Amino acid sequence: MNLKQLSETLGLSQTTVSRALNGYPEVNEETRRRVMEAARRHDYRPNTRAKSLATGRAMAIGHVIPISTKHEIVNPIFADFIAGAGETYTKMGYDMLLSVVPDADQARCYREMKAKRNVDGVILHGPHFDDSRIPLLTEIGLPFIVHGRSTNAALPYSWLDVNSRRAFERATGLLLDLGHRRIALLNGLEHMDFALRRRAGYSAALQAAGLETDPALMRSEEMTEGYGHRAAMEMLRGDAPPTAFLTSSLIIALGVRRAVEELGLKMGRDVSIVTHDDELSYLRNGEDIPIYTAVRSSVREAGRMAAEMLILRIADPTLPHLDRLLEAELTIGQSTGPAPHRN
Amino acid sequence: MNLKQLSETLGLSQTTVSRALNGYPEVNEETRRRVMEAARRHDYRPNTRAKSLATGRAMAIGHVIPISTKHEIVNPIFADFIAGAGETYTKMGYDMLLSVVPDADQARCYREMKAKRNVDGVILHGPHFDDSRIPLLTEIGLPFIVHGRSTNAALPYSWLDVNSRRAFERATGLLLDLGHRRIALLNGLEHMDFALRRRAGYSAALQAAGLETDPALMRSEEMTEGYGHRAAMEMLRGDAPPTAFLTSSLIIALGVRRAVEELGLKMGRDVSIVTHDDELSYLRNGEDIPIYTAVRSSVREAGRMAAEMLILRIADPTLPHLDRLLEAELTIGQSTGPAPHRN
DNA sequence: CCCGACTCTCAAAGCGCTTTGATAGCGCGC
DNA sequence: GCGCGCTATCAAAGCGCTTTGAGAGTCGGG
Repeated sequence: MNLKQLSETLGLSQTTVSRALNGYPEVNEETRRRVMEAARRHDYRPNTRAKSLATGRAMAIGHVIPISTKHEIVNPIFADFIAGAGETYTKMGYDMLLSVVPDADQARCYREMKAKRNVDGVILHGPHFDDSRIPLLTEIGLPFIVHGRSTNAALPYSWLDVNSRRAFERATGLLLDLGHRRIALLNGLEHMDFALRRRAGYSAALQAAGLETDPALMRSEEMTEGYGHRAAMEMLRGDAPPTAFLTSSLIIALGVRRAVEELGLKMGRDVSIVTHDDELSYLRNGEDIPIYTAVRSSVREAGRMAAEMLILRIADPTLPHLDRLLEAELTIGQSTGPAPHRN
Repeated sequence: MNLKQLSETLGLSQTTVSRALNGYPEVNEETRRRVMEAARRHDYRPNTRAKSLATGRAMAIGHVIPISTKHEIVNPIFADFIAGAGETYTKMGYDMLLSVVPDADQARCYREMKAKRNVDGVILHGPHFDDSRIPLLTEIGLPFIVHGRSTNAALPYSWLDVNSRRAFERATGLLLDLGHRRIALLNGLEHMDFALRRRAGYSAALQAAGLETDPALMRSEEMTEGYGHRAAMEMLRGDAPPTAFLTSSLIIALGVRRAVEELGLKMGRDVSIVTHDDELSYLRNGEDIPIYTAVRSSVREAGRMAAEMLILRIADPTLPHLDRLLEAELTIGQSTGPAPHRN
């Protein structure tokens, strides 16, 4: 059933029917009622393609999901972020368009989205310290909002981020308070902006306590379980092993724990772990009581909020840039305890 | 730049330019070259909305992602499945449309996709034993392919699935060969078709060995780490604890392992674990040597193949139904060993 | 009784593409 | 020299919607 057919069955013009359905005031309330009723009965939905051709608005948001060509890894937070954003889109009548592309093709992908006009805006994931996508999107005039920040960006832009620096400063502080002095940092890749901020927080806390950062205790890699395991193994077997680990994701922490146990040590007694936790729905940090002490921030909620901010910007692109900084929550789990005494 | 402008700069009609770009034969090769060149230079891309309005084909595939309202869980395999499917879509010039909807709204969502004409087909995820979405999609005439199967479906449909039954039969057989007699099954929710097949495989292997299935050793829940931990704890602390666990996902296995270690037992010696492994990119079963003995099947690859099959069906909906059964691969890791002797 | 204001409805243009049906130009055979 | 069959191109219609600009009808004030 299309608009023409619907208007014919009603004996009205397409104009009137369209206006009635879209809530224009110049339609008699009785007429509107009839139209609405008929639309419902025939299960009429306007053809999106025709509608967006006519209005010039795609009513869709794009997400470009880069696949790191090196490791073929899909960022595990996508599923939850997208679930959150998707809730907002559904509520606001937007569609979500996903493009899975190799790292290197991202720029082309954004250009195409703009030229093909099938999205009204995009959400930019995983920004780097110096991210070329921000000037690109600004230049081509595609509204966007960044999930995270890009410290080195020359231009203003809209973003939503977690206060990573503060979170890691507090996490480090907690470990220091527990008496730990050799605290390892298993970070994500440090071209990622969040990783730099986390390291800054970690360093600042150490420095405030009068401690030097030790390069031997700092790693930066793609965040996998294997990385956590490997790094922890090496460090714990070394000459001056750390008594605590700070990890940038729950998945890394899983690997650290496996190493700890393989070495016959006990988590929370011999080795403490604090992790960043994105509260992914399928990988919960314990059910009632948290397993790992963690700085937590819900990626799902971030998705919801980022989507709202983007839709706002699309509605009025002349608006000043929006930003929003979320604070992570520090929760104590079973993975931390006082630093073991030297013997 | 749109078609009209492009054709004007070339001094040709829109018809000719359109034909040249779309590879129609009735265009002079020299003209085509000129057109292609100009299109490239001006970075021309046809407006998707206009194109699909004119052709009647959306050039997009829909994925409906249901959110279990009870647990708010996003199926963790989505990210990888979608990454795989997305590769195919990009290659074939299709877009991917995602809809995140509460469980209960799925039917409405499919109806809308059809009525709004913004997808040419959909991929159906996580089919139940008796799945109402299959008759629904058949009735409304939206081409689809099921990732998995639905045993109780009355109508023929196209699908791509892993041979879960065989996989779990072999896994159980392996444990039996190692001397295990009390083998627990931590399955997914058993309205899911795959879970029923896995249980059937497990039961068949036990029966073939002359063993009874023990309801006390069988669980069926949403597949989380906490579930694995809780179930393993209860069973291992029980009167007649199992010596081996068969789990339906790596995430469950993670929980089982945690329980095993908390009880001071050693995985692979005191307790064996075999798991199904979907080879998710961010949760690898070890890097070089697998940690868990597993029946493996790549969800990413399944995504690629399912997308190809769907596009084939869309191209010719009169084609007989396609199906494809993948065999899982059994890999031995460090989580299995001979059954411990009774003492 | 007429005119202006207001309400409701409509026909038609336009969004950017594809596709149909028509046409101009050209070489070739008879 | 004419018609035929090609080849290469074009104008225009149509996809299903929104939106503009106009028109029909009603009502009240002067």
